[in-house]
Amino acid sequence: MISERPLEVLKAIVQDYIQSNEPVGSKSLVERHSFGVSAATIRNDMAILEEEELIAAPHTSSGRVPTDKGYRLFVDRLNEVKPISNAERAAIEGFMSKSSDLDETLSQTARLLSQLTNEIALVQYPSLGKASVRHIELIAIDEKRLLLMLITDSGRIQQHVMEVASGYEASAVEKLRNFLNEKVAGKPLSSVNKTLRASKDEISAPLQALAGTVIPEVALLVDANSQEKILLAGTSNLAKRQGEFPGSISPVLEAIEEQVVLLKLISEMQADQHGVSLRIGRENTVDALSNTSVLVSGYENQGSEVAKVGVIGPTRMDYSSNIGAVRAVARYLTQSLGGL
Amino acid sequence: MISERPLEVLKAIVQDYIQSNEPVGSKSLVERHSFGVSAATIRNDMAILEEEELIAAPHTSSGRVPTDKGYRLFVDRLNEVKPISNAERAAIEGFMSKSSDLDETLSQTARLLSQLTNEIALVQYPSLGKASVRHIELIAIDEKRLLLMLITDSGRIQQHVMEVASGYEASAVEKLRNFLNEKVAGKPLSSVNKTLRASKDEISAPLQALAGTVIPEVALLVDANSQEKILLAGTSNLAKRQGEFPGSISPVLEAIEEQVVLLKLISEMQADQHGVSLRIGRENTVDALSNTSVLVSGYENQGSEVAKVGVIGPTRMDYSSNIGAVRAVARYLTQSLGGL
DNA sequence: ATTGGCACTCATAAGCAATGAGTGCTAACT
DNA sequence: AGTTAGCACTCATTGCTTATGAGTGCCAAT
Repeated sequence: MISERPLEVLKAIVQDYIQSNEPVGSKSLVERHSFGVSAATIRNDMAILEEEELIAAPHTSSGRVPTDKGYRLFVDRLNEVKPISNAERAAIEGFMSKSSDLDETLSQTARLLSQLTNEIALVQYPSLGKASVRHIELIAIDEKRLLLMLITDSGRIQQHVMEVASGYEASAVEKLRNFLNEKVAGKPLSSVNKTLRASKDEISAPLQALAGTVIPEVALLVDANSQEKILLAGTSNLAKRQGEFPGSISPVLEAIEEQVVLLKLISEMQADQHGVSLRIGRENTVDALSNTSVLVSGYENQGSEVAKVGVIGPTRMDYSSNIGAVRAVARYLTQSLGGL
Repeated sequence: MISERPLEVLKAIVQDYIQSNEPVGSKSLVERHSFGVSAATIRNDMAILEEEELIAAPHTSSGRVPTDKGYRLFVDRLNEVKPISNAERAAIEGFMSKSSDLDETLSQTARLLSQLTNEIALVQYPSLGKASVRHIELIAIDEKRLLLMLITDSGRIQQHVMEVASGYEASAVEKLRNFLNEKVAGKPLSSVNKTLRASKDEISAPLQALAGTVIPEVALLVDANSQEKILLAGTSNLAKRQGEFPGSISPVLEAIEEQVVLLKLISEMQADQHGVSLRIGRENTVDALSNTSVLVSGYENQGSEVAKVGVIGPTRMDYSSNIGAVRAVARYLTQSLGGL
């Protein structure tokens, strides 16, 4: 068991290193923190920490740097989450909930979070496992084109303009719209395609042609809806802060832009006691992210968690602030979705 | 007047420098190009070019690098625009025109162009000076909420969900929709607000409450529509290619993300004989962009130029390819919009 | 007008000593 | 037993000097 002071030393090392991005040595530690003991004592403590692989020396004789394991212990046991400042709270409240459109809300959330943390922010689109159709709308745009809209009860609104090669009657459009809504309004998305296919025969003959064009488009929208998707914001933060990043950043960018990888990664993550979930460095199964930490929190819609929101940054990110920010943003997002 | 060969030398210098990102010297020039003369002769030519400030030496005695003026002459008189390859053409055709939604088309265009060129791509939203309202739609979502849609003849579809505090009647919604469309369908966007304000009194009493909520929202949509806006894509290219960039890139990013500055800049640019417009280095009035070139081309809708599309990259970008790519993408975008 | 020749410049690389932050260890101290 | 001062040692960093060589500029010869 590691005793008290060495843990305090670890905490100080993490804090100093996050701030300075320089390996931290015993002397500067005693200068910046009041341990009440000498540098030599701190060195002994550091030897213990190194023994435990909580810190490591980049070069034989320079300061120490926290290892992934060190950050982990820091986050789990030593770190007090810094509550967001009033200014930040104001920024969040001003930013969010202005729009009642899902897409807009999510992309605003992503931008907000990236500004708040200076990291890359990610927002996963709500999974639509339980979502159902609220309404389908068909609108005539001109002689040959129709606007199809799908509104789900999660507040998502999708639209698609389609060409109707043969033209159509205004009354046919209305009939088809009513038919579609009768069949699928209120039904879960997952059942829409099946339902429509099954009830094909009920469509009256004059509507058949139009229905033949429209129904496949409905299917497309439903599919697009159920596809998992992640929104990124602030990737240019990487460029700006590149100096703070060890090694090259392009593989990181590439990994992040690979939606599938990222989706898999965050879907594996489970919330801990802080309400957030964190992967530090090599804890990420993705190799390119071995120098980054991924920090996410779930957000809810209609009482159940639907997706995640979070940040990606260097392992030496400011966990205290970022955990606070991610948590707050997730909470506000949940709240904001409640209003949709 | 500068005679023939020195210009050829300039051309070679630009090409080599674009390729290698290293100052180019007389010896490597004669090795890589068959001028049929010796290095010493080339040196004389280079002295002429330097005299004319078309090239400059970063250090007293190293190779030469084109100046902004040199690039300018190169682009205007020496550069043959490289037509896009078949593969690129295929990529463009596959990418574009899949969607008939304006927002989607534009953001796809931006992504496509940034992939094609490996630069930062920008797409300006169509100016709506002449656009008019095709249709206004009001859809009931639930007891207290309405979805308002504004469809313009440029193909843009905007929507907004609004709360109606006092609830509403289904018939009222329909009446209001008809009223709105009667008043403004076919009318230019710029006149919508005036028209609606003027005809306020014609609204029958039972509709007044609902109209009071809806009409301001219509105004908001119209305003959002007429706001100039630029879409960026590929800002992470900057991070990846950062080594090729002189100096720091964060000011560049900041300048680019400043929409107002960028809008002003590209609105000043007028197409040249190639159908594109180019600002090289310090030709950009923006200080932070003194190491970048901005290359744009106009795209059209309904026969008149509505906005610009282009790329931003280091002054030593590959003008031949990029001009070709920007031109092609602008053309396809015009074409794609014609179908909306 | 072109070229070979040559002196000159200057960034870059290589080698080397000095600096100093930082460690690890030991012996003394409390 | 924990703490500390002292000290030798390591090693990245810095500054310095010295090649090296790519590249220029100029001149005299072709």
